[in-house]
Amino acid sequence: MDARIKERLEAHIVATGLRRTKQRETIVEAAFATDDHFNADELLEKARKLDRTVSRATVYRTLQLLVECGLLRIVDLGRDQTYYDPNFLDKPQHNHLICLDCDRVVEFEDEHSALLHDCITRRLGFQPQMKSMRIEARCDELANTGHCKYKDEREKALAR
Amino acid sequence: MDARIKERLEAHIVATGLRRTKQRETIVEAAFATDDHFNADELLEKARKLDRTVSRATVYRTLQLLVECGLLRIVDLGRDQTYYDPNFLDKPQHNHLICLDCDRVVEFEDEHSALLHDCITRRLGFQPQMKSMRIEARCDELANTGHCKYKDEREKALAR
DNA sequence: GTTTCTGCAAAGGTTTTGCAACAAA
DNA sequence: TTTGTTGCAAAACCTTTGCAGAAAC
Repeated sequence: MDARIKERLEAHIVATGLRRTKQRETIVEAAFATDDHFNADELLEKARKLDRTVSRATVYRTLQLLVECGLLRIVDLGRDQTYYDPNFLDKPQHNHLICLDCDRVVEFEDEHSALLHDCITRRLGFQPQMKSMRIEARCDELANTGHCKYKDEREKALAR
Repeated sequence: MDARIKERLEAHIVATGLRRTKQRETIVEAAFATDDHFNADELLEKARKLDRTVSRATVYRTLQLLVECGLLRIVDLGRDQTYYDPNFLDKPQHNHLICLDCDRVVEFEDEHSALLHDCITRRLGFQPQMKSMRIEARCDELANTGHCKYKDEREKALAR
């Protein structure tokens, strides 16, 4: 886990007079263990593998905290639940492409989009604060070969 | 209400063997009466002004139908509820800017963004299907004058 | 010792669903 | 007559919250 995460969280804890608790630490550990997106339920499961006693309520409360201090961002994957993205520290400007065939989420950065967003926003009479782009698409692999390894994997997983 | 709406809905009804009902017609009427975005609850209220007997369940069922046939699109306004956008027939490529000061939603179209989206998508090995851009921003009006008429209006409405 | 935090269970809010009566074809 | 549709109420689902005991400071 990136040291900057602990630093920023620590700064937030000091600044707002919070306390350091084992449960919070465990949940943060679980959230940033991989760069996968997750929802509350998945995070609870991950955290419970590290400490079986972590509760759902604390997961929700910690999620709020992490969003507040900018370590997590809510990301719209077009699903019913709220998903969280732990990768904005590394890639503060990234966006998401979602494959309609296999639900795969591809993160991408693009140097032009920031400028475009900025121009549009200012032309409309606003100061930009946050921008996001979401692309839904179908993968060439599936179109060309009739198979997509991610789709195959997903179907195997569903069949279980 | 645009004639194309009825046409497309009619085509969908014929194609899938659905039936024409008064309630559905009322709900569609209410949904496309203005170009405002709305959530399920607001649509129910609008529809009930036309016909008091419309039920919440039918509103939800009709919303699904309209999204399926492409007449409505779910739009992420960063709120907790699902909001629907009735304006994609007129402006199939539009996007949203959300003002953080007053919650105002500004729709905009941009000729460059379509090309940019396309390039990015293809470079990643996908065929684009749907793209959206969301911008959160603060309005110049408020920054410059200390007042934003939309914010003022909103605060008056909340104070009631 | 004081204040915050936790887990639990209950509540809150939105959306979906089962069902019997009803309406369209 | 057949099949889809409706309204109602209940259920399902995710998320938040009140509270008493536990833990941090």
